[in-house]
Amino acid sequence: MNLVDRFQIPVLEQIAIRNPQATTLGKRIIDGSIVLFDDLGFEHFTFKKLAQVVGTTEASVYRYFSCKQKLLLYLVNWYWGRLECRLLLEAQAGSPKERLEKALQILLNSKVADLASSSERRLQRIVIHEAPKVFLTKAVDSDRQIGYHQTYADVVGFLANLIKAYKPNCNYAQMLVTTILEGSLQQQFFAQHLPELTNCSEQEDAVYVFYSQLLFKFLDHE
Amino acid sequence: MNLVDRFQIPVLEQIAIRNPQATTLGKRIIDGSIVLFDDLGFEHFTFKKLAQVVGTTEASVYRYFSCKQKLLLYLVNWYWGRLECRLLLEAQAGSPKERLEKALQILLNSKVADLASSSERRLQRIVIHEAPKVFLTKAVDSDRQIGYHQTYADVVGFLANLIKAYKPNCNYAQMLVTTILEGSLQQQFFAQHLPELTNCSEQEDAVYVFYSQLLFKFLDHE
DNA sequence: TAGTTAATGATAGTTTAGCTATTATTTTTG
DNA sequence: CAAAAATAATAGCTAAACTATCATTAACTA
Repeated sequence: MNLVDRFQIPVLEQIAIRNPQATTLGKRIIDGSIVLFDDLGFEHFTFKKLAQVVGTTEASVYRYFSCKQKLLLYLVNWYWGRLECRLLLEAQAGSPKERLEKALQILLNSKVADLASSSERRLQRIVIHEAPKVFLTKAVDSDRQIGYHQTYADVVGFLANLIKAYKPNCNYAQMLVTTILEGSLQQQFFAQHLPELTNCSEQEDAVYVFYSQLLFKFLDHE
Repeated sequence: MNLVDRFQIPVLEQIAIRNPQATTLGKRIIDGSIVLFDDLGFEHFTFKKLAQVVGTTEASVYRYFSCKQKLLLYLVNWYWGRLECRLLLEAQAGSPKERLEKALQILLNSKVADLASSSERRLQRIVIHEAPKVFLTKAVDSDRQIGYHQTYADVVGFLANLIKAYKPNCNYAQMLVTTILEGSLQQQFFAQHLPELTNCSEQEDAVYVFYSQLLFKFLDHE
């Protein structure tokens, strides 16, 4: 059983032409794309190669996604959707501070590596390597209109609200959240590929330690 | 007189096939590429279109840069090289804290907008929109070997040293620097295109205020 | 069960980006 | 002024990114 099957995350309809979670071919396309995006990177990924991996034709892939940008967007949205689910489930009880701490743990995925499936690790790598490319585009403004980035905005909003519940006077909740979210992904990339730009090796939970310190020092002082 | 002429920043030789700063065609290619990357974005930018703008042929552009990725890398490296120059000139005097504060001002370019030329503003936008794409690539490891990201690493190293001069026991200097550097660029992107993800509008110096607070609260407490 | 609809496979073709090669014509330089 | 280097002009090649057509198979419907 695959990732998208195990966790039925609602992903915005309009991203795909046809819902890939509804058919076996659709699911194979998603599964194959996770492997292929991870192995080849966004630039070298093509629908032709994907079709070969999946055992179908290029034309059939195009019946689910209009282009590889949309397919990547689908995967990234699924990732944020799943994160949002976990946050809603696990970071709803306790004091504001406890909820914030719990959210940080989920976010900075300390110890998720253990139970993570191969697909899950692949998807995480895809998000680390490719996620910025879904909004660093000339189409970002119209994409935003359509709602393509809503799931991510929801995650940011949820976390910003946790911050405001803890410190109602904080005027920088969104900036704090995106700085930590994007920063933690980037630090993981640096740890693997540009180690001189970070202080964390791949193994340690330096990312968690650093960003939780950063957050709470900012919120707790003055 | 153009940007690259006014500020002769040493950019790694190997990035270009032929040094574009040494010939008039080379300079026109650089100038044209700044306009075109800004107008079209990396994805829609092509050497053919650039040749038209510059008034030359596609083949001639290829004699300077092997592909558009390298050309972008050249521009981005020029940007970081110039930032490093400014840091070396302006953030060398005073106490560690004063130098760090001065560096932050330069970095988060409060008030640079005034004296900035059209090219300078365009280059800034290019860095904001496209810079992550130069390292978010499958070629990042070999690129690093060659030294393509050295200039950026130097800037990060310089700032990390400022932090360590101020707080010798800080174990997160690099992470702090990249979090602020990358974060500040991203917040500017969000301010313009995804405002729900940030607290700063385009005009204000919220970026400066937020990140200097973040830095000094982290360093000064406990 | 037959008949209609929808999804997929198989194949072909178009356009354009990305890149290389060739030769002629300038421009630069020793 | 001659040799070398740079550029222009032109052509062409490969592969990505689609689009179109039609046959086939699966699915659902009367």
